[in-house]
Amino acid sequence: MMEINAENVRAQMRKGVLEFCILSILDKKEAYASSIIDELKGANMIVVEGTLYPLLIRLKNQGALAYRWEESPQGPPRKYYCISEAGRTLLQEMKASWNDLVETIKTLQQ
Amino acid sequence: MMEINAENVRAQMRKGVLEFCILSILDKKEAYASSIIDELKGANMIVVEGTLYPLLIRLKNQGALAYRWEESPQGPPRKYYCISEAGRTLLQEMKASWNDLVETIKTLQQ
DNA sequence: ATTTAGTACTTTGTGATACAAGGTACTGAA
DNA sequence: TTCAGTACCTTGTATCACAAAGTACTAAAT
Repeated sequence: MMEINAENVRAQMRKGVLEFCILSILDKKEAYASSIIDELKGANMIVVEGTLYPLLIRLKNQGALAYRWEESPQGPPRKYYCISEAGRTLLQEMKASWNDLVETIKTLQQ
Repeated sequence: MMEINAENVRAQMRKGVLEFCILSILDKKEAYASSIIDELKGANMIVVEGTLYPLLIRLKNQGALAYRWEESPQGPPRKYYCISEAGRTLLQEMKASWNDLVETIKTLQQ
């Protein structure tokens, strides 16, 4: 069984909000996987490649994202993802759900 | 593959914060499973028995909770859980993690 | 006395998520 | 031509929450 400690607590809480974070990032500007990882890392939210790639593919397959290839100034081409209209709708739902959850937890603390 | 919709969005976000919610509830006063479910339901956070019971047992096995049996005025005896010192420590960690996550997501929105 | 309804606790099987680890492939410099 | 750096992708595993079904106790109705 999994031991409960501070690291795992953080890890568990991250689950389920990752898609929300990705869509939030792509709502501001298009980006490719490595740059998304960097932005998340900068926001103190570690995510690894093996998590992000399948997630991006999932969101793309469901129509929330689109992508285009672009040559890199150095190295292999990059797959730039951008949010779609469906993605923006989904993001709004996620924001509402997130705000609800934050309120719910605030309530439970009292 | 899982379809993404408002219901699933909420369901996914709930994952990983359930333990936090349970400990928060038990930090206020001891309670038995059905009463915890009712309190969560009242806070707009639906949880079913098959989720809660294993979770309580998990927290108990790791020393975060203790329990005692108590006769019910009607029906079978109830298993009242209460939080332990280790549980309170864990809860403080969870609160910190939660607040971090809320801040992180706030940052990503900007 | 027996059945039934209500309450409460428990277990098993399944699907989804994130991660660890390893793999493929393109580019440019040594 | 080999190597380092960058970037994308896949496979296997552990965990979590849920659905569904099961066990057991109590009290009221038959």
